Amino acid sequence: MKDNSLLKGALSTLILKLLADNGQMYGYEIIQKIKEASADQMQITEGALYPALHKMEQNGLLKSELRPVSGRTRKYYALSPKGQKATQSKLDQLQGFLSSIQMIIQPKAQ
Amino acid sequence: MKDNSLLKGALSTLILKLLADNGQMYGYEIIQKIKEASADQMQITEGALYPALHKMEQNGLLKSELRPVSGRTRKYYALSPKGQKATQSKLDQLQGFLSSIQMIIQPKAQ
DNA sequence: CGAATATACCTAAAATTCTTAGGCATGAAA
DNA sequence: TTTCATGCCTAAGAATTTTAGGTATATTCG
Repeated sequence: MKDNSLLKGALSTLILKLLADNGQMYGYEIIQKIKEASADQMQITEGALYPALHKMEQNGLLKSELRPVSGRTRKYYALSPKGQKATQSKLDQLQGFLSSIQMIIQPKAQ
Repeated sequence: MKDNSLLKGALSTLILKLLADNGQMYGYEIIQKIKEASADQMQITEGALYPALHKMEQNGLLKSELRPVSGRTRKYYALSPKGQKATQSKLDQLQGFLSSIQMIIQPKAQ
């Protein structure tokens, strides 16, 4: 019974948005970025992120490139053309979803 | 590959909030309410809702009561004392989560 | 120097949650 | 009388996440 479970479903959209904003990022960096951007509220686990990245690459949304940086190897991801096209609609979808939730949980003014 | 999957994780919190606002509701009613409140954007399936209600009752968050209404039987749910206590913290959690997502997907002013 | 921590990738089993696709039954509407 | 709305339920499968590892190099601290 874990309660980080609120994250479910939004991860791939967050990845698309981060890559759209930052051009290219590697896995470890994405994890740090999300943690930092959420003021340590959201903690993505590696076991969730890496499979998500692999799947998105398989689906042609991302492309990757290995690059050795100071002794270690990083795998940089970037949006493919297909990924670029998909980003906006996925973002719109997520925004619509968030708005819907807000409409329900907002203290109603009655 | 379905994309209503954004819902994941938030359902139980929505249920708590709806019951907190409306006192008592039955399953079918909750489904309509969420659909209506979200302007038909969010469509909870029965296969998701009923097991969620059962689990929440098992966990002591809800109590239920069968009541026949004009020939058909409705199962009304309401918050238990434990459910009432849990509601606010779950809502805060969800709000924090939504804010975190917003911080990432909001067009950054740079 | 040696140990611990941070960086950086990965995987597999289990748990959780949701979709899909049914089943059953009554009341109202066509 | 047949269809649609109401109202409950379940089970198989899919998808995603948690948990809990594994491997390896670089840096930091005692």
